[in-house]
Amino acid sequence: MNKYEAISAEMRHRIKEKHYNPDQPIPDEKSLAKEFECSRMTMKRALDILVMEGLLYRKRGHGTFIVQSAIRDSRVNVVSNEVLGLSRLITDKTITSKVVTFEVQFPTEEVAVHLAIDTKTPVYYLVRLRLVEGEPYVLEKTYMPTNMIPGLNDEILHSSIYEYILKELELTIAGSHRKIRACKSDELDQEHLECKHDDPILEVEHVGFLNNGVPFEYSFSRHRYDKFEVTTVNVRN
Amino acid sequence: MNKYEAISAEMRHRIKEKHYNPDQPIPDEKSLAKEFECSRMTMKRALDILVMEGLLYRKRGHGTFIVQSAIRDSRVNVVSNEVLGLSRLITDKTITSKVVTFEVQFPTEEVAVHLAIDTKTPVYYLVRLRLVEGEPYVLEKTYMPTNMIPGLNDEILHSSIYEYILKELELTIAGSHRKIRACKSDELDQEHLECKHDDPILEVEHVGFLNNGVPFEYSFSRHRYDKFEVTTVNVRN
DNA sequence: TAATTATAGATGTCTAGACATTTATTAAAG
DNA sequence: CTTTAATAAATGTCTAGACATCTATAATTA
Repeated sequence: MNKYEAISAEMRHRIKEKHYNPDQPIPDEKSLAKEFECSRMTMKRALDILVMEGLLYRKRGHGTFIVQSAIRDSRVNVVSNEVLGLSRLITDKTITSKVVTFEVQFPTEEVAVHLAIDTKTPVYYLVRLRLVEGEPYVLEKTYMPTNMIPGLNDEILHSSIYEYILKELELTIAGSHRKIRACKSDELDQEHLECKHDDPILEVEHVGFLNNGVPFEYSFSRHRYDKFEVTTVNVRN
Repeated sequence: MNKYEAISAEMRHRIKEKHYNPDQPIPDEKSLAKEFECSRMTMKRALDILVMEGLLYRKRGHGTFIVQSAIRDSRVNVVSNEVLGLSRLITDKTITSKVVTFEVQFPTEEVAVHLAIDTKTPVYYLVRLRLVEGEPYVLEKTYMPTNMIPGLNDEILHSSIYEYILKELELTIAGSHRKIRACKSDELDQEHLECKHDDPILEVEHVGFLNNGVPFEYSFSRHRYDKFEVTTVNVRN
């Protein structure tokens, strides 16, 4: 772990454990840099992360402060600035998967474009229903080039594909693009998500990239509207 | 404008205008730093911005590359990592506003908590319908403490509140938190957005902060599901 | 007393360079 | 010819410090 990440983690812990008085600025960058035995640049970079997370804010010429609501509010918050899969986002509840469809096919033009392949490169087409504590939660339709993710099998599909990609294939995920929209439910949604035909759906279109810039996953997650929301935190510098 | 912002803007321009061969890495950081007469750190910071925007990606030990799809796709893309109001996001179309409600009231507990005030501090309650090229687009319900945004009048409501805050009050907006969800339409939506009663709504709950960390705006934007989507770009470092 | 002006202290930007880590290529060894 | 090892080149991290900019406070002046 890098120095700035380690310092960031320690500071996050201190703030959440109310080590610092929430009404006062936290110690200035120079003092903290001295305490952590690093340069001020590195200290700033560590604090940058916490500012991004919405835990701190800065007043130029004055100091760095704790965002009160961030420590008051202890709800689980799924921040969209996350690249991980569902089973990493929710760790305190039981997540199960039901594989609805698992086949290999040639991609449509749309899918091929998003995966930066041609329509002759076969892809996995995968539909999974994810359940949290046995309750249907989200229906995921995923397209992945077969040559990039070899050895996908039934057992993996029932747990976490992301774990498999990271640990077994040792690929690193570089980032993702998401589009979030509301839409009407179709028959597949109604059947698996157990929703009524006039229930809306929160759809997240998602392209995942490896750190070589190549897209490896194109998916549509269709969420029950009463069980999911996306949070984004935006900070100007 | 800061040096890294200026360099970033120039590089963005070059990339979009295909100044660099898309199949090759762009020049290395050291060379670019020399060309722009800055340090490598500043050059890196400038490129960081473009990586965040999804325009570039990096391969450690190899180079920095252009994301092909980013220059191919010329669609207007509303990235959620934006703090600005609607009238700054869409500049090539005519945006009009219809003020549905404009009154001063005492906030509910929920509104007070989000604005970090007590329930005895009066707030503006404002409902505006925003139309793009005359078509109803989004219904915005906004709460703002009256003491923070003095002098709000009918004329401002018909144009852009953000313009007023930035230019007249000379406040700087530091950031925002958003929650995005799907929900059913209510009668107010149906009346103003001209949608059917089973049309879903994309709701964005939004808290805007000034750079002193104080929230100044708490709003709910209810979008027609067929006219709006939110994009987020996430990059691991 | 009120308004203005210095001043201290905090964050923001920028530099020049050292060293670490990763990757592709080249050279050497088998 | 294939495998392994060295090398060059690129990005990533980190430093120590200079200077810029902003804020609140204190000192000064009208």
